[in-house]
Amino acid sequence: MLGSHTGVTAALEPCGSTDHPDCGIRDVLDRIGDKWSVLVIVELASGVRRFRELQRAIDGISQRMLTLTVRRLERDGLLTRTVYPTVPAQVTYELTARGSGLTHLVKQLADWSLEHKGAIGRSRDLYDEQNPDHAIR
Amino acid sequence: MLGSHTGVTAALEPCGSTDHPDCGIRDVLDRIGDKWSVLVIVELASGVRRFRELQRAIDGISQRMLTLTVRRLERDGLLTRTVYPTVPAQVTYELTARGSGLTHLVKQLADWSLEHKGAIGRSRDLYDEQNPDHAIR
DNA sequence: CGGAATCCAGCGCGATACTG
DNA sequence: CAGTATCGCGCTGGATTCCG
Repeated sequence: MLGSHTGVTAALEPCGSTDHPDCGIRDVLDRIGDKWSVLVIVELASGVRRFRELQRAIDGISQRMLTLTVRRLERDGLLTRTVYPTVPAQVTYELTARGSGLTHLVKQLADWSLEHKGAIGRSRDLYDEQNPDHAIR
Repeated sequence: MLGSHTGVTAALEPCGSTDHPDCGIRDVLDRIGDKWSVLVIVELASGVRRFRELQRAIDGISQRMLTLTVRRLERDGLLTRTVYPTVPAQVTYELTARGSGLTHLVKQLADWSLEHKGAIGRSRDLYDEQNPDHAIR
């Protein structure tokens, strides 16, 4: 685990080279790198959800941001939006197969995060302690 | 592949619940979700680099953002900064073991991205075509 | 070369109010 | 319930200038 491979695959090769503005990574990060997308995806990983269910589950999200977030995820084909023309309108959201695939990757990121959370926190404290000058964030 | 597991692990469980502001994911995303960190990590995955080498390799990055980015990555213990007190100052950056671990995850994201890039693009075009009204981005 | 400091534009996102 | 519309602030990040 220590001597992990530093090899880079084709997906990363042309990254940032002069001819390529960036590698494909930015596409994913622009989608899941924002404040809420991942939380929506994670919540939907547990099953179908309605709008208010999502909003209640994802603590702190405004209805505006939830609207925008699910809209973008739908546009990218990561989830499906289903409208039932009932009396009070009812809309459900569900991950597509593509979205579920992303869930798998997100899970790995979450695992990695939890694994290193403590060590990273200690690194930060140590850094801030040794560099009292630049209080970067 | 269709009936992919929707199971969520411990890392994702308490995500966004009322008692937990978020799951650990935000920590990683706050680091790699920004505009440049991933590109720096990817470039360093190929080996040790100097400041200007990074700047030239990562097309479009300003020296300000490169400084801030490597600073934060260093603070999190994802890379090491080495200063050689030569005549014109010389500084090199190198991934730590922890940083290399992240590289592995980033690689998977990049692979996933390339794999679905085409399909996602088509999804977007279709969506925009069917919803000429809201031109969300 | 490798930064630090300053100024400034964009827009991400929150708060609030209104609609079908 | 599930949105849409408007306003405004804060933070990210770009451009420029100066320093050791």
